[in-house]
Amino acid sequence: MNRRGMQATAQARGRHAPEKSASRPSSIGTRSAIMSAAVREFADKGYDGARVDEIAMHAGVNKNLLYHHFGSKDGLFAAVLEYTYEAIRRRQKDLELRDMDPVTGMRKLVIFTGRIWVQLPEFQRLLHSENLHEGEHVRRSKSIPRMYNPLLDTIRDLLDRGVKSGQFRQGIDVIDLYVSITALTAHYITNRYTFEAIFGKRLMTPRRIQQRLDHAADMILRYVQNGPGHVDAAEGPMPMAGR
Amino acid sequence: MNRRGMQATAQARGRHAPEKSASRPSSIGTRSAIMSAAVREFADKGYDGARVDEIAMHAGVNKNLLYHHFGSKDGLFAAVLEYTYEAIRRRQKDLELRDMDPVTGMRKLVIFTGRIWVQLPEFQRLLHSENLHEGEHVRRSKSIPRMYNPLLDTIRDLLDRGVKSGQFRQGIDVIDLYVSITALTAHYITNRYTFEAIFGKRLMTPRRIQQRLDHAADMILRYVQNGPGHVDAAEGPMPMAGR
DNA sequence: ACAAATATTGACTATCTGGTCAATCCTTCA
DNA sequence: TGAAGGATTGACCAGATAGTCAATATTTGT
Repeated sequence: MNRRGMQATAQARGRHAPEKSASRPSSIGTRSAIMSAAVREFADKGYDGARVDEIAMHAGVNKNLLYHHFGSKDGLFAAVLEYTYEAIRRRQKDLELRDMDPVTGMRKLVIFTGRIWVQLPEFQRLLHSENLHEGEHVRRSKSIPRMYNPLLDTIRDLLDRGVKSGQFRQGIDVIDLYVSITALTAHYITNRYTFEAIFGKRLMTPRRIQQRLDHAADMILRYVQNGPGHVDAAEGPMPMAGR
Repeated sequence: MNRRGMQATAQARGRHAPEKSASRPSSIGTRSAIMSAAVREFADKGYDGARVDEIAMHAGVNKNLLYHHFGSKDGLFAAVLEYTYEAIRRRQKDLELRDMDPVTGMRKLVIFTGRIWVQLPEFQRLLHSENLHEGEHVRRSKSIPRMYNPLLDTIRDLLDRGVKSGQFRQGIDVIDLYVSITALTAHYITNRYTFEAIFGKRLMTPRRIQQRLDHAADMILRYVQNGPGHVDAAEGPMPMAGR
């Protein structure tokens, strides 16, 4: 990360940072105060722009507490990432589409996903920061790679039911679709400012957001739906290939 | 930007920074040396992670030259953004599809766009940094909002010809489509590390990249194509609505 | 050749920043 | 009750960082 931090960081982490659980009740409030201040700071300014002192100040705690509980700036960022992933996961679990018509359900899923990015913009911002740093925190994290994404199951279920009912075509890759749903909804929001600059119009009005999510849903639906008589492009390989 | 920089920056910019043109031939080499070092540094570490000294060192010039020519770190970043936008624009102009079948052309356009992000990853990274800073540099830039995106014309042309030939349906919004093409291709690449973490597999192998671009092209094509007899979802508003 | 303008440089600094130290407070439990 | 261990704090620091100053080198037009 930063040249100076590494050695001292590893040292500090081993020495202080307790094993994840905040056993003492007094600390749990402190920890969550630090966490929410840290989420905001890191999301607003990115890892490198974020200031440890600022986080401590906004959390209303002494800076050393932060080192006491999280070991280092890296440790805190990793904790923030895990926390936010978990928050998203919890929210995604809320989506219940089991009884819904596959077409209606898929549309709802796309729009629901898009709304998450609108309502919790921190998440995508943190991810960008993390990707800039080549994923060094996610890679080290033990919980994140294990977090099963409930949306994948939901998508799979919708696809299966859609195929059975004849509304969806076969052979669609769940991960491809998941990435595309995320891409179509998130990219617009995370690149809001540069898009606004080149298109010369405001993009985050409720109306425009709704329009974009509808567009995204349309695109996903046209992709999965079994357009009767629809003929695929002759040359292009279809995405069902080995994966 | 950073609390301390602003006042001094504005001052410095007014005093030093020459009006864009490097009149003196000796400086042009220096400027471009600084630029390419700056592009790399800013793309690698983001605005806040980038170090002015590092840029000067890699450019092989004295740090003051950088302030002489660009006024401040902000000024340099703005110049880097403009330079990179222009580089992308130049590349996009190379795409010539006028004589191509709309379907083939659209597929080629999507894949061509995706390849740009793969070959010039700096661009998307700079954009992310810029979006994190709420677009303050793009907004101030005079050239960027004026840079007409040649891809928009190309897309428009393809759509028009596709509609005329009966291969594409009517009423598709060019900007919506442009954003989606970018989203489907870029998001996968810029979020490479976090996706790799949660999916637990490498994503940037040539094979996987090709697969993703094919998938993106399929999705775009299915969206624009006139699936004969294809019936749109009953409730969802179509994107041709007032815009 | 010479003055004006620009290019280039080395030395310097005010301030910030992640991190540390050693001490004190507070809770728990034997 | 008392000691053990985590929670919390104020003071402090070494190195980094964007930016500045004043001087020198180089080119250009006349």
